[in-house]
Amino acid sequence: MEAALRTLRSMAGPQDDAAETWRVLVGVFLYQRDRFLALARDLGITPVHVQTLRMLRAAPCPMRALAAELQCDASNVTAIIDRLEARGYVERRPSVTDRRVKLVVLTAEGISAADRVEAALYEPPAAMASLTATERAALRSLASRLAGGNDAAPTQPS
Amino acid sequence: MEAALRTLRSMAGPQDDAAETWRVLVGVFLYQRDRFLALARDLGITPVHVQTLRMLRAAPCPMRALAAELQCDASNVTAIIDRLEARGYVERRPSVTDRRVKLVVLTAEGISAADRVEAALYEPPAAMASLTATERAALRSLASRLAGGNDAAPTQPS
DNA sequence: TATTGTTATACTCTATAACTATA
DNA sequence: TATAGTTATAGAGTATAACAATA
Repeated sequence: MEAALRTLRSMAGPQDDAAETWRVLVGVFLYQRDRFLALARDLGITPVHVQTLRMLRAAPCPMRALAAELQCDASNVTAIIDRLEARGYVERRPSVTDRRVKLVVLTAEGISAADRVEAALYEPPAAMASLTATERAALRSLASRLAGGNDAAPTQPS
Repeated sequence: MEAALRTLRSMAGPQDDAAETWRVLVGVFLYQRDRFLALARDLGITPVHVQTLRMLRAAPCPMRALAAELQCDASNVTAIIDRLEARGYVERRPSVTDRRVKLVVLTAEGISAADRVEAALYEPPAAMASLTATERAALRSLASRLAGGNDAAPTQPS
């Protein structure tokens, strides 16, 4: 009963269609999210490892820089890279300019895994095909105005 | 250099605008996601607790049912509810029909927290206001066709 | 002296197994 | 005998502090 009242209160009135529109978009995304998490399980890694693969896919990276982008402690990066290395996805290479630094680079297998991650993240929902090219163009145009000039940033759903 | 090749390979050609459209939508969502995670930190809880609050917001729930929906072990639910109870967000109430069962219900403070969670999750990006009502209607219509009849399910970004 | 990466250690989150109180 | 919830315990993930190698 109280729950029903809360539900009622949370329902968008006809005037704030902005909220309702966003609600629909969130629903679309949440629905797609599970597919991405399933891939991580499939690759035998966690979302943090997935994010790391995506960063390394862009470019090799020192441990310290990974810590900064992952917003975690350097000691944790050691553990994360240990696991990716055990999986055969990355290699530690000594930097030639600074012998303190280790550069983490993707192996061939790591590249393949990172490519699968990238494809899964950006694989459109099947229903996208049911829109006409014109409709997709309209959707893209409206969505990019929502993004406010923001590109798809190299972060990922965890 | 290899990285550049990979980037090139991953760029959507002009023909598969479906992928590009989805990429834009993913970008919009990832950008909004941090605001939601910040709220969880603000409430002093983790994403799992947030998900639990959302479930309890819909209706009180036995421990066992929470475990099923959260897809985790019952012993873990004990810990999760312990913490929400310590925060003052929920109460354990004995079931009147089965004395083995404990019903978890939101307190007044819990309702307030759950309302904030719900509002944050469905708060549209500021840029939504820059669309006209007609454009929002078009976006909503297109997005709902992407959802394939799926409502905004009671899960949440972690 | 400062910085990079690692190790030792502790805390949190989650799961498995054993326990209790009901049914 | 089976089920709801708890407790004891162990395994991951992450953080802090101390350390070795290098700048």
